[in-house]
Amino acid sequence: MSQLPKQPAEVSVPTSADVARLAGVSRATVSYVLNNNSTVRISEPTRRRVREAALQLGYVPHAAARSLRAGHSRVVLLPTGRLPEEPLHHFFQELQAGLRGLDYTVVQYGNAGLAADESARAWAELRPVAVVVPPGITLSPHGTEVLIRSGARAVITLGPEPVPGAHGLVMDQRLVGGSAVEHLLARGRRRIGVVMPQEPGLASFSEPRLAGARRAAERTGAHVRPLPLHYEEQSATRLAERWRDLRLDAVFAYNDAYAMLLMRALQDAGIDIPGDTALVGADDLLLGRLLRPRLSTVRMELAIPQPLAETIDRLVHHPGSAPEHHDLLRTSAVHRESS
Amino acid sequence: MSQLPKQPAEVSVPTSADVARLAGVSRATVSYVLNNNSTVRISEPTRRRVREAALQLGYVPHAAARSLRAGHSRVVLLPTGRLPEEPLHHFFQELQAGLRGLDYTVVQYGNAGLAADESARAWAELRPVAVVVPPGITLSPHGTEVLIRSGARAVITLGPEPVPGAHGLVMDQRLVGGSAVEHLLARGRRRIGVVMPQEPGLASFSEPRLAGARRAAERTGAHVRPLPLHYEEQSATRLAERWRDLRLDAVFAYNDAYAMLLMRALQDAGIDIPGDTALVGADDLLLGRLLRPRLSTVRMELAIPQPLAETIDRLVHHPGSAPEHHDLLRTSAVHRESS
DNA sequence: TTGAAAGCGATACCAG
DNA sequence: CTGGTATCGCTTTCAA
Repeated sequence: MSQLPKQPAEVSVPTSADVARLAGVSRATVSYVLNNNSTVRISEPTRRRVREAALQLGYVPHAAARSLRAGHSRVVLLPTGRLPEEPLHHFFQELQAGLRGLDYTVVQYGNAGLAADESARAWAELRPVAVVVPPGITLSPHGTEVLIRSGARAVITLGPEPVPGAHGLVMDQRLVGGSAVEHLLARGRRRIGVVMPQEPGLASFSEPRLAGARRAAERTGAHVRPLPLHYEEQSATRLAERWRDLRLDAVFAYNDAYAMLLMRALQDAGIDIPGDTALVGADDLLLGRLLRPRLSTVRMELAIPQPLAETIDRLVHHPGSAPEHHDLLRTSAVHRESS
Repeated sequence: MSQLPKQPAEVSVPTSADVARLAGVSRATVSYVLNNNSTVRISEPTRRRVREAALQLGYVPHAAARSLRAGHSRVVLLPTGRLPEEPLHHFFQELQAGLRGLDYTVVQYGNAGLAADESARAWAELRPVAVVVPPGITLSPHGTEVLIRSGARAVITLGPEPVPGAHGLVMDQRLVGGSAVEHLLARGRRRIGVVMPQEPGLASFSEPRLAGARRAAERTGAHVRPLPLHYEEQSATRLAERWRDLRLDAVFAYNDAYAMLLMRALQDAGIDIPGDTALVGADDLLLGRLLRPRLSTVRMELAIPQPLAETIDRLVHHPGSAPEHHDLLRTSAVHRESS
C-alpha cells in the first residue's frame, strides 16, 4: 500500500462533531436533526442552529461511516462491461431513476479485464445491498454466494440464462435468433447464414442467438450456417467475395450495425438485396431505416422497466425468498425492404 | 429512512474477528497477514492458518470500514450522464485500467436528473479521493469546493472549458467545429450550415462546436447558419424539403450519426452530395465509411490516455498544487467523398 | 512474533 | 427535550 502524507494542505473535513460544537449541542442532536428523525422531538430553535452550522461548515455526511454503523449500505451495484447497447441503456436509466427515488445510491463498477471470481470479490468489498448484473457480465454461482455472504440482499442477473442462487430476469437471446429465422422462413428462405461477431465479449450474446436460429430452423429442415465476421470493412469484403460460393439465400446479421456493414459489402460485390439474399438485423436502430433497401430487423422490448426498482426494494426488505426467474425479453420481427 | 428487519435469514457476514477466532490469532495478526504488511514479521505457519481461515469463511474485507480507519478511500469517482460517445468511452476504459493498476477503485455514478449542486454533494458523500468529471456533466466552482472540502485530493474536469478550482483537461469542442469549417472553406464552400441537435444534454457539445465554426468562418467572411435537427427521420426530411431555399453549399452535421441521417434525407430530396452540398460529420465512425458517398469527417484524438491515471495518483499524493489546465483534444479533418 | 486497545464518523439506545 | 456512550469493521501503535 502507498502511504499518503498526512501534513500537506490537509483540508480538515468537517464531521458531525464539528457541527455539534459550532451549534453548541451534542453529536446525537445533530444526527437527529439532520436525519429528520421523528421518534424524538427537538425544539425548532435548536434545529435551526444545527442546520445553519452544517451549512456554514459545508458539512456532508460520510456515507461509509453511516453504513458501517447501520450494518448495511444503500448501494445498488451495477457492474458494467462494454458500453450498453441501446435497448439496455434506456433500461438502466429507468432503473437508476427508480432506485434513486427509493433512496438508493446506484453505483456502476467498471469491470473491464477482471476474471469472474475476482470481480465478485471486488464487488463484495463495497458491501452493496443489491447487485444487478447485466448481460455480458458473468456471475458464477460461487460469485453469487460470495455476494450473498457479504450481505447483499438481492442479486439479480439479466442474462441469457439464470444463475443458480440469484434472482434472474432472463433475457433469452435465443428469442432474437428465433424471431429472425422464423421471419426469413416465412418469406421462403431456406439457406440461412448467421453472423457471429468476433469481437470479444459478444459471444455471450451471439452464441444463444445462433442457438435460437438453429432451433427455429430445425423444425423445417432449413439450413443454418454461422459466419464469423469482424467489425471491419475488410472482413466484410472478404466475406462478400466468397458469398456466391456459400449459396445462402438469407442472412441474420447479429444486429443492425453488423447488418449495415454486411449490406454495404454485399452490394459492392454485386449481390442484390433482397433479390439474391435477404438480410435481417436486430435492435431496430434508426440507421437501419436509413439504409437502402430499408433494413428488416428484430425489435427487442424489455418488460418491467420501472417495477424492477420496486422489486429490488422488496427483496432488500424481505430477503431470503427463493430465487425467481422471469422472462424479460419480447422480440418481434419488423419487415422492411431488405427481406 | 426505512427500517430493515434484523432477524430474517440474517446471513452473518464474516469479519476479520471471525477469521482471527478460527485461526486462533488476534485480529491484528489477521490484518498483517492479509495485507502483506512487511513492517512486521509473522511466521509462515501462522500466515497459512490465517489465509486458510479467511478462505474457509469466505472472508471479504469491508472497504468502508477500511477507508474509515485509513482516513481516505481509494475511490475515484467518475460521474456519468448519457452514454459516452465513442472517442470518450475508449478513453475511460484506458483510464480505468490504469487506475486499477494503481490500486484505485473506479466507480461510476449515474447522474441522470440531478442538479449541479445536488450532485456534487451526492458525490462527496462517497468521500472519493479523486473525481473525474467528463464533458456533459457540469461542475460548478462551488461544487468543486464541496468536493475538496470533503477530502477529494484531485478534481479533474474534462470539458469544453476549465472550472475554477479544479484541474482541467480541456476538450475544447470549438476545435471540432473549426476543423470542419476550415476543411469546407479550403474546398471552396462559403455558405455553411451547422447542425444543432435538439436532444437534451448535447447542447454543451453543440454550442461550442458552433462557436468554433463561426470563429473559423469569420476570418474569411463566409456565412454560418445553425440548423436545429432532431435525431428522427421526420425532422431530417423537413429540413431537406426546405434545403434549396437555404442556399447552403455545405453542412457540418455535428457528428457522423447526424450526418448519416441528413445525408439520406438530402439524397431522397434529390440533393447531390457533394455536388450541390458538401457534408462533413465528426467522430470517424465506421459507418461513415460505409455510406455512399463515403463520409468526410473530423477525427478526434485525446492526448494522454494512460498518463492521466498517473497524474491522478501524483495529485493524490501531492495535493494542493495549483490547478493546471491542459489541452487534450486534437482534431483533424478526414477528407473522403462527401465534401 | 503476537496481542490489547484506541479510534475513524455516524447512529440509537438509555439516562438525565 | 438533550447528552453521554457503545458500537459497526478495520488498521496501527505500543507493550509484552
